[in-house]
Amino acid sequence: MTFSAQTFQFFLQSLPIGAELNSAEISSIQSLNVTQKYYPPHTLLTGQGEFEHRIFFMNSGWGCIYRDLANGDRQIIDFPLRGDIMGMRSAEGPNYNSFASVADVSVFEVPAKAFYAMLEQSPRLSSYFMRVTSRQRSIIIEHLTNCGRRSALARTAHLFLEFASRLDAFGSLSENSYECPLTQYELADAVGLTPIHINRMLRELRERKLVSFRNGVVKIHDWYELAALSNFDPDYLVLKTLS
Amino acid sequence: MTFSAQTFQFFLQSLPIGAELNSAEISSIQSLNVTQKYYPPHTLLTGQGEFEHRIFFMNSGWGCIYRDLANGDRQIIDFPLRGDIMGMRSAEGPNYNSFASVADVSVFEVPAKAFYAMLEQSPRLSSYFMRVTSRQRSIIIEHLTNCGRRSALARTAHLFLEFASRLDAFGSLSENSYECPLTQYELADAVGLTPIHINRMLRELRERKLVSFRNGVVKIHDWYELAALSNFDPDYLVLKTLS
DNA sequence: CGCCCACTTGAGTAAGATCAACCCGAGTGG
DNA sequence: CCACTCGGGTTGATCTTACTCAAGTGGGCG
Repeated sequence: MTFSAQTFQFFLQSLPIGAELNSAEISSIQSLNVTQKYYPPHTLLTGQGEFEHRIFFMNSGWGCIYRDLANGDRQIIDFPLRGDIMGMRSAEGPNYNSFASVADVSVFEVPAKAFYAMLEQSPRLSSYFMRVTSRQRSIIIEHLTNCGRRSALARTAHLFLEFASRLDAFGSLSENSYECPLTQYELADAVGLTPIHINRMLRELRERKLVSFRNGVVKIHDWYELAALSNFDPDYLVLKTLS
Repeated sequence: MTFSAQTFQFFLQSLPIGAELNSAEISSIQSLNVTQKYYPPHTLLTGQGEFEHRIFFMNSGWGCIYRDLANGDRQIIDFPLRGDIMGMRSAEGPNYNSFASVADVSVFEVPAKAFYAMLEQSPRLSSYFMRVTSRQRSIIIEHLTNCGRRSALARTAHLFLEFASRLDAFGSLSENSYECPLTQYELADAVGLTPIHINRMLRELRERKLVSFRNGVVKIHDWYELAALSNFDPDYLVLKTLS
């Protein structure tokens, strides 16, 4: 049993995953070849087109999955947070999008093959990871809806509410406030706007006393109004603990 | 062995899935509780919030997965075509989006539980279905990039090229032309524009001799120019046959 | 000190939405 | 058989949202 495997098991048992593991599951997790890694801000963990296949478990920090376009633009697909599982793509084939750190990131890395082998052993783990995959799909769908059918102001508000809900699932929201290391450029690439316009939307949200985002901290002043403005319904984010 | 199971097996063996099945796989497919169903245009197969859980295999026709918004707008997530597998969501929990037919649709339906049980039996089937899921993720991501970071003209062009590539995988593209039963309203809801603007983009694409879309048939006149204009790279659509 | 990066603000512009007609072909009911 | 409707498509005029360009600010850091 390695130290990494031990902290990995503890990670699985804590929020937001909250796994209640039986002894068979514990032993198969303990025998997994896990390594805990730390990445500084703005480091590429896997790039578009790469073949090497690891599974990442976000332990802490903010990640960023995105797609680079030929003209230099990019589209951010999602910002993985604690508990999110990255890299569950098809067994073969190159990676379709890039995964980087935004702020300091701590992850657990597992070779894909070993991970899939473990899933085959435990139907409970396997069904949990299917739920995770399905939730990630819902998140991407919500981002698509955001870009396609909501105004700039609503999009921005929606994103801040999504972060709040997700962070709340593991206790990183306190008094409707949370730390957010994103720049306005990153927000812009996530919701399909220019950074300049994001800036104006932030100002409006601040002046209307709905949310403020300054010095890396977001404070939600009026959750109800924000949810109404942005059509936010947190249903797509629910993910029951592994129990 | 039911008649439906027989035609279902034949469906799996034909393009685009092209499965080469061994006898164990054939017998587990044959014992599956499959029903073949036909739906007229604009019929809801499963709605947002429903709990009943079936897996759908698109046999022919055009489907439509979408999300309804409170204000009456909607965002179309994808148009499933032959070979696409729908409903692979988390084992529990309500359906997060709606699935309807656009034109006449023929599908195979399997109860989710039985289907997952079958996957546990065959690692080859299971890895194939993971690839399918992963490709669907890529498609949604591409739609998100489309909405977030491409112009109206590029979005429209991109969608037509995507259809062409997908249809080509099972021989429904001939001489760069294919049948497309979508209305301009549906195109608009897919790419996040108004139907009026879609109409103008269609006119421009037609006048520039790039694509035409009239009377339910799309004809691609200049694939190369279109791909350049819309930044289209078909990599995200590749899905190896099950062999 | 000076540079760089993120953020901020203003002015002008362009892309796409909105509003309002109108056409046309397929039903449909008198 | 004709009038009517209805759904899809087409076009023009106008308006709004968000982009572009440009010029700041201010903090952090070598």
